Amino acid sequence: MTTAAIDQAVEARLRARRVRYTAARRAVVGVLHRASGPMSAGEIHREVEGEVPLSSIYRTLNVLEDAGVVVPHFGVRGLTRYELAEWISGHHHHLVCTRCGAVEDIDVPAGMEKRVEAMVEDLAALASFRPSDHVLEIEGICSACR
Amino acid sequence: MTTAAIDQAVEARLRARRVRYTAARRAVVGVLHRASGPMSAGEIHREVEGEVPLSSIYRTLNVLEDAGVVVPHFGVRGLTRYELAEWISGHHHHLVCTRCGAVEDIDVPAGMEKRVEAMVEDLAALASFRPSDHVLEIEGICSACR
DNA sequence: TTCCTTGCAAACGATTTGCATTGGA
DNA sequence: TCCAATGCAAATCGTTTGCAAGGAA
Repeated sequence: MTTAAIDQAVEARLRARRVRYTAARRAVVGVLHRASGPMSAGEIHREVEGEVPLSSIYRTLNVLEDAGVVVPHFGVRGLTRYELAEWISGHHHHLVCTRCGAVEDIDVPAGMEKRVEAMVEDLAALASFRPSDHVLEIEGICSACR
Repeated sequence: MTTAAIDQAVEARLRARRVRYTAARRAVVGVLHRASGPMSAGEIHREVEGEVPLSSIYRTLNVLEDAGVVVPHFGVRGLTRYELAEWISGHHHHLVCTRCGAVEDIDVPAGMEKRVEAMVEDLAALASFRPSDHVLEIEGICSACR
């Protein structure tokens, strides 16, 4: 999805909820779109360099989450990071550095994703659990830490 | 692993680090051993019913984590939950209720685990990442919430 | 005018830490 | 005796919220 297309889609989505797509909100979506993995409120705040106060970043993230534009990711002690929802960014998994906590997106070829889904179905069946989604994170040491 | 065997193994592990295996620490290990999924400091605190102050639970969890006896699990907003390390409890994955946040362990038959590992290797190879471990969480609505 | 949005400061909840005390080896 | 472990209260950190002011429809 191009930046313009995302902007248009997000705007429509927010309008449907009677919520404005303000400059601060555009800035947050822009930062997340440029990011290579999920980001915390603090990280986004640093990125927009004082343009938007931290509390507004938090409010923005909550608005965007309610609207289904971003989704939270948990993986580092006491930190919630956000990324664009998969209908925007596409389905993907994460590479997680166990040393520094960095999280990087990894896109999965359709064929492999089929294998993952089949796995998940089979596993959930063992516990009579009806899966709605799955999270697969691959842990290791990232290149910056090695 | 039986409770006695765990106790003995944990004691040895702590002794090697010149750390005592005290009553409070035994209590925490015991609670986690009886649990069916990861627990937060607060949840453990409730379980031991005032025996151990909350700050000691936190300190205990940190000591046990440093010693490799427990590992943290992140999956619910702002909450770190702990479970016994896999060398004690065995490798497993999680079922996560997206409504109430409950996390349940799910053991994986060896054959299936082989498929998961093969997947992870293939995926990591795409990103030239050397995987040391993986996390597979299956999301859905748990029976209590349905 | 009517709401939504923002900025700031105060409030909150989870977790950590300083310090004086207790307890094991 | 010596150092680890504990209890308590205060501090910290990420995050949320109340409230008054600003801005778009």
